[in-house]
Amino acid sequence: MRTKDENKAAAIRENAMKMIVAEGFDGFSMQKLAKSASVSPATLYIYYKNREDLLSQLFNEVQQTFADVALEGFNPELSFEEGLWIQWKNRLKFVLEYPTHFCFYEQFRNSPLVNNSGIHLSSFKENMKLFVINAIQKGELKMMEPEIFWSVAYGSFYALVKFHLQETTMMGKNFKLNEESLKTTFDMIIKALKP
Amino acid sequence: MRTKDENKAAAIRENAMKMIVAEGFDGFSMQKLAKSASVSPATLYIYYKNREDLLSQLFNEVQQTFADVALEGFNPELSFEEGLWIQWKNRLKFVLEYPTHFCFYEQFRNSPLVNNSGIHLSSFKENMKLFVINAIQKGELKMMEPEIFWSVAYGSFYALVKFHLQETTMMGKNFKLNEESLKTTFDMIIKALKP
DNA sequence: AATATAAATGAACGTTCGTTCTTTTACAAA
DNA sequence: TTTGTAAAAGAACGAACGTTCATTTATATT
Repeated sequence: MRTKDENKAAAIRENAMKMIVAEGFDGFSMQKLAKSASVSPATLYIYYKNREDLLSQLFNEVQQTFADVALEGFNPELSFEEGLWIQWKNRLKFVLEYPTHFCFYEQFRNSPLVNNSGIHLSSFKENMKLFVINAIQKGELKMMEPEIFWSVAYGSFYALVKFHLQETTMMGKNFKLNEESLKTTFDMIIKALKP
Repeated sequence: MRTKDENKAAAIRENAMKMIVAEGFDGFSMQKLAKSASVSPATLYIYYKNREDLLSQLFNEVQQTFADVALEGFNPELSFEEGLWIQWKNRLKFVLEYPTHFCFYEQFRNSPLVNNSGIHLSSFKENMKLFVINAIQKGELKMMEPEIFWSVAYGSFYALVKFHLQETTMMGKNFKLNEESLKTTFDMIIKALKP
């Protein structure tokens, strides 16, 4: 019996993401992917049931990786400020290290395709739930609805990252995202979240 | 000579946006649009040069409308808190009144297609620039880089709206976005932005 | 009422799409 | 070294794609 070639599998995943980031979902096709990954179109159907399956598997993998990276060195007993800052730094690291993965993820999240993909990340969610409850009990965090918490705690972060990835020049000045400018923003958000 | 039927034009615009919001860019095709708008495929090419032109014109129109709505009742001489709050309220009004337009806009903004579309909104940008400078001079707003300002001042807003539009149930509770929950979030952001 | 002209049509173009077929190839187990 | 089996390939399928064409229809102007 013959074994699957992991190089091929990786090439398929990598080229699929690159293509989607560069050309969007309507610029992505199985035949183009096969060609760019130096593989027969039929081979794609050994690894994936069909186009939709390919996309949703890719999304789930990236989402899982992103969630794992976000929680590196984190535990829910940390002080609120330290725990949140670790997550911001981790997420920035992921964005800088795997910009293509992140862009693919963001594009997918904003498309209707995301609804067809059953995702859970239950470990991540339970970790965060505990973290937030602890922080409120310790008086480090205002009591608020979870949606408001997520929006304030991460909305600015993602907005900032988006500026960085678009390499936008606003008002003539050039903006570079690094740990320092991230910390400046983080401190403002901490001020907002304190009781 | 025969005149263009504005009803047809509106049906094309409306159905195009609905289709993209429901099925994404790769679910959108000229033939399906023609059928859903009760129009011949050839008719689409009277109104638009091609598919790409249709999409980018649609995006520009929605973006312009959104920017106009955001500045209703606004002027750069307002106090920072009042001026920003007016914009939050205006944006919420747009989201609630034209959810399809907004979803289309957000989906487009997160796709690579946005790079091909030359947009300016110079009036909006100059208004905001003046507003921010005034606020800093009056001591109502911390000095900060423009990208950080935009991220903090609007990042939470958009994150909150996204929760609302996905009608997500987080942690068992059901979240409804209204002017009250918006104001709660706004007050936290104001705290973050104050010197 | 006649005419000119642009809107609107339906059928059709060649191309590319997602997917499947049959055949060949490579490798683990015997 | 032989054999079994799944990986991998390339050609091909019908369907759908974006777009164009020749023709018909409606209306503002004469």
